[in-house]
Amino acid sequence: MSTISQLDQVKKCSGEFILAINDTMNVLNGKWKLPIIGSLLYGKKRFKELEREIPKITPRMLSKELKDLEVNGIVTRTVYNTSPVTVEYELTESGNTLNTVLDAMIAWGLQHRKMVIGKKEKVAEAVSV
Amino acid sequence: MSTISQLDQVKKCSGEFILAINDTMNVLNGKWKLPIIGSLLYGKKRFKELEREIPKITPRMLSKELKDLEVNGIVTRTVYNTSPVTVEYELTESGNTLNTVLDAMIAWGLQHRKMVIGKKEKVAEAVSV
DNA sequence: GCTTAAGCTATACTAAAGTATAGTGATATA
DNA sequence: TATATCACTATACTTTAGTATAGCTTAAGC
Repeated sequence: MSTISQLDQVKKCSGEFILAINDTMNVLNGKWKLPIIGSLLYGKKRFKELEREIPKITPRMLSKELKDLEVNGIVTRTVYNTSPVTVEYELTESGNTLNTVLDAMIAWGLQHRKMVIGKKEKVAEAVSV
Repeated sequence: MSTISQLDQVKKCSGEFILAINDTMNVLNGKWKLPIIGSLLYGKKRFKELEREIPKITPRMLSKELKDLEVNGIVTRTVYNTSPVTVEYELTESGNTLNTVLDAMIAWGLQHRKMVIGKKEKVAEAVSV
């Protein structure tokens, strides 16, 4: 039985569950969080590396989103006192475990695509008969 | 091994994976999709029932989001020719399987909260020593 | 001494998302 | 006859998200 479908039995927990979902959504929110997290899943990166790897992102957005992710405990920011400074961004443990969510999304997304295409084919068949 | 971490071995699939994640995100996008889906997980509902169950939603947004969900194959809309018309909204199979994603989000969200609180406690300890 | 690079920030703007408020047509109820 | 309900739609507005462009400091390379 899924966590969600247990809600009927455990109504008093639903607030906590909704909070947890909102937390997750907030972390992934916006146009650039997923590309950034996706890029960092392959290992720590410097600011300019991320800027180069993520097409069309502006430094303003990269900076803003990285700050957001840092505040939310998803990435760490490490400054080395070279000059000019070197700054490295890395996923925290929480950040790394986000792949469980991404995996669920991949699985659902792929399955959904198949279903939608299947439906369209059925409609096409029905029409062509 | 997770789907994501297989990306290194199966680079050519990454485009498909990213598409799947985007599909999922688009389905859940915005302020009202999750409350609506959450409400429909308990069974089919009429327009006014949803409006009453989801605090602060306006009919404009409810209508807009339901249309969106319908176009994306997440809900079905059934009109009965009573008068005035009765309209029922119900999750499709794809819509129902979304709970796998929500469960992953709940699990991650709860775990993340624990971790963040844990970190704060460690910092507090370190400071108080 | 000029250009390039890193790692950003500032200002001004546009576009997208969401809100507020009112109103529609058919019908049932008081 | 007046009011209420259902399932919305229309118009105008505000708020938030994202873009465009320029600039900062320190230092290395030519």
